[in-house]
Amino acid sequence: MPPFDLVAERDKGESAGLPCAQCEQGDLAFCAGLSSEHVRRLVSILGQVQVEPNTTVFREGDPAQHLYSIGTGAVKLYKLLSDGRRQITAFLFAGDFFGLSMHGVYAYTAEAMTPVHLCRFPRRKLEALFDEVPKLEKRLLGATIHELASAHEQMLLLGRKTAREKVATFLVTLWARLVGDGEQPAQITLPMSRSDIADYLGLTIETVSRTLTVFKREALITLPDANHVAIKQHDALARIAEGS
Amino acid sequence: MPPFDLVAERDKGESAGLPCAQCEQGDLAFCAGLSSEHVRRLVSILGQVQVEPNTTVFREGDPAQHLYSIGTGAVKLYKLLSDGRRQITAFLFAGDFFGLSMHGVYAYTAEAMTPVHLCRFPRRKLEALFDEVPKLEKRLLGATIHELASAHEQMLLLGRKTAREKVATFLVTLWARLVGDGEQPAQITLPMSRSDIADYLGLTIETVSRTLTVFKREALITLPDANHVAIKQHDALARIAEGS
DNA sequence: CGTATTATTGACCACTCTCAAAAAACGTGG
DNA sequence: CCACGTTTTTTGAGAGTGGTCAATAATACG
Repeated sequence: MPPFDLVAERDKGESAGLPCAQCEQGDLAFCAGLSSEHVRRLVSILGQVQVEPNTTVFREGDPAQHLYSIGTGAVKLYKLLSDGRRQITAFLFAGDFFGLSMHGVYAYTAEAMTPVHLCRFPRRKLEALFDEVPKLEKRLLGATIHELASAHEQMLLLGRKTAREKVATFLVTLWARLVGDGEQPAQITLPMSRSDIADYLGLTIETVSRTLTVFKREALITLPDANHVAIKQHDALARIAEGS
Repeated sequence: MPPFDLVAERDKGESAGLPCAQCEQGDLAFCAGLSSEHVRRLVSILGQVQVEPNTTVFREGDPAQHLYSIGTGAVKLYKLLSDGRRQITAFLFAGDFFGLSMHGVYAYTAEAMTPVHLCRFPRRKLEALFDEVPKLEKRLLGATIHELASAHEQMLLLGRKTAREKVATFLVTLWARLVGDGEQPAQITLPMSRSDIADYLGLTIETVSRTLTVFKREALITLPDANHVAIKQHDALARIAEGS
């Protein structure tokens, strides 16, 4: 796990063309729907960062100097107990952002699961920009409220769902997140390991594996290989996920 | 559980003096640290609401028309599964607020645990006020980020802590929240039932009760009665809470 | 192709849940 | 103020879901 400082940083917007040009985001990203002038302002303060899989972007407790927006790739956020027990609090994908914090210190660790392209906003400069472009702050508030709602949903899962319900919820939710607009791919690629799934659902890898096997036996899903899932009976899975 | 419409609503700020005058909040509340002009603007849009214990303020799925700030009392937020399983996502106290939502619909139910005094801000008017007083929006963003951090902490608890660690965490955290500034009361009053504690920690009432009994036997706490706890060995409890 | 890592499967066990009963606390009306 | 019924909490016994430990299988990687 190379230290963060070693990751490559591309040229800023000043010198190159707008980096957003090749940014494949639709209305997902931070800059979506902003006037080109506002986008220019944003670009002038952001840095672009390429992160390799299994690289830590920042650690819980680090001084929170940046806000990150995911251009491409998948990121996990997690917290640890002193004896190593881990809770993954979120899997994030293109268009999501992370790194908000109170008290100037990150409350969780962020780690890339795939090759990740990040836009990095210096906290101070971003806050200064808020005063000029209030729309930005509104967007950030909206996104944070959305994250909070996801967190509540996850608390319900962790506290009150069975292993079977947890795994079904995971599959259905990930499916909904990865299958963007209307397209219905035959299968989805899991960017995370069984260990990650277990730590996200409050289970062990054995229970996750066993439950997936059960779903396969029940013909609810197929597992072409460990990192690919095809959902065969979405409605049935969704019913299991809701506990009915 | 009387419908929400029947709760009493006091006079608005216009007619009476500033309701904040008798509001006992320090720098906790929404209005803390604002200029008196800004407070006046806030007061002009807020309604004050008195809610009896066990009254539902709003339900998950209701149109989200108001943001609430707690003046006095204690509130619980929760989500339900269709078969009645419940996860309490937060216990809130004086100075906290709730009712933020995406998509115009509340994501959880809010219910008073004690007599509660609320300030109620109409969402539309509050948003209009944000454009004039950006400080308000910043404050709301800060508070939401704080809530999100609490949610992450609770996910770690729900997913990865043992019953013993959960109850210890609950006691230490509640103690820290209720014992505000320096004062060290001999005991704290639990505004919530064992059932509430269980649904907050992802346990059953039996396990909560048994664990409290064990802590009592170990002389970590005393239980004068069911609703009062005195923490006798805070450090030991805190160590248990952290899982070491 | 051999090694290391990850995922699956199996046997057993324990933590917490379930079901049940007793005890305590609370509320109500006489 | 006390007797009564109701609700909440505590305690007990037994069971089950998911965890632990261990071995095998599959995959990734050099």
